[in-house]
Amino acid sequence: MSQGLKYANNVNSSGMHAECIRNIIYTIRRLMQADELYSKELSKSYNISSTQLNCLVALYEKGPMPISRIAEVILVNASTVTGIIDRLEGKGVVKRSRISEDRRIIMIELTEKGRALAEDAPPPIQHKIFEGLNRLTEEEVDEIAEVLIRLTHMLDVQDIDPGGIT
Amino acid sequence: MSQGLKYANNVNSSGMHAECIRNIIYTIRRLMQADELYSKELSKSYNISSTQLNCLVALYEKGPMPISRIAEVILVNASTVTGIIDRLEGKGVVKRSRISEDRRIIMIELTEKGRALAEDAPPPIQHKIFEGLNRLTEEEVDEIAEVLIRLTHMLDVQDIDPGGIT
DNA sequence: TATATTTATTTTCAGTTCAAATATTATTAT
DNA sequence: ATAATAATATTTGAACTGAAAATAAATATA
Repeated sequence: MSQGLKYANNVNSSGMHAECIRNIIYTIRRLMQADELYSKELSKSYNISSTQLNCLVALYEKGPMPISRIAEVILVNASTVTGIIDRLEGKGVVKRSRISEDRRIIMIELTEKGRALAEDAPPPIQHKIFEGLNRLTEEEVDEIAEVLIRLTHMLDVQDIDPGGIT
Repeated sequence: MSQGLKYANNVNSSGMHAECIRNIIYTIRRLMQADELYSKELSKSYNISSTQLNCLVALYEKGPMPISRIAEVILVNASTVTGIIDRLEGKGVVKRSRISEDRRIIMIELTEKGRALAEDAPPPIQHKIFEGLNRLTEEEVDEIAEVLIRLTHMLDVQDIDPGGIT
């Protein structure tokens, strides 16, 4: 039995709000692209990417952390963080140190230069969203949160441990 | 005057629904990660990535298109599409041809194999969202759409030409 | 016609992403 | 204590991403 592009047909022919649904999907993609574009923009004007900045901010706000913790907080794979830290270390804004008893753990901390950069850094893209949301009422924010949660449920990602939220 | 991490302080100390806002930002990141993870999963089990599948579906639904049009439809940079098409061509599911009068234009069309794959392809991640949304009432869908539009406005991406929506 | 500009695609580049395989160090079981 | 297992970080590999530069072709201008 073919799984086929039945869904493609659905997309074309199903219920009356199909177009509205397509718009939603499209908007989600635009949300993702906005993040990428902003990252490129940051790289050009500030020589730091979006993820690198997220990482920097996380370290500034929460203090020194091992790679694995950073991965949880910024929600990327640990192997990705290794590369990010390599580049931040190359810029001299972060340093690795083995201060823990457990010598498997590499603690990442900001250097002086890193702290200075953090204190004079451009806002990460989240800030734009934050500013926008901050102007809304609590009810409106709740509504948005609910909608997004519903979307993640649809993608079966609702059970991820929310790392650095607390 | 330092732009600094004022926003970081804001994040920590501002209005009462700050945590809720953080949750929203976090959820958006999860939405994006879900897409990446699904893409890797597709690659493993079907040997086709998420973007490649989007491209395939677009060609199946809309017929042959030049690179630049595909870029608009799936909302990525044209140079990205070049790579995608390279890989799809490598799999033999797509072919380039210069059928247009204007010889700058490279028309991309599905091969027989490509059409067969499209007809028996796994659903792209959008389908999960589509199925989920399709179960909701029109009012609920409208509400979600409105929320997302509001988010894109916050990111100043509201003025992108909606390529393949029509 | 020759030159300049515009348009479509590709190449190059640097970065991000995750999974899987690989150390390295710790812990647990025998 | 030794061997097996687990945890932490890194390397490797393949793909995606967009900007900028390079090509190639078409069109406008002088």
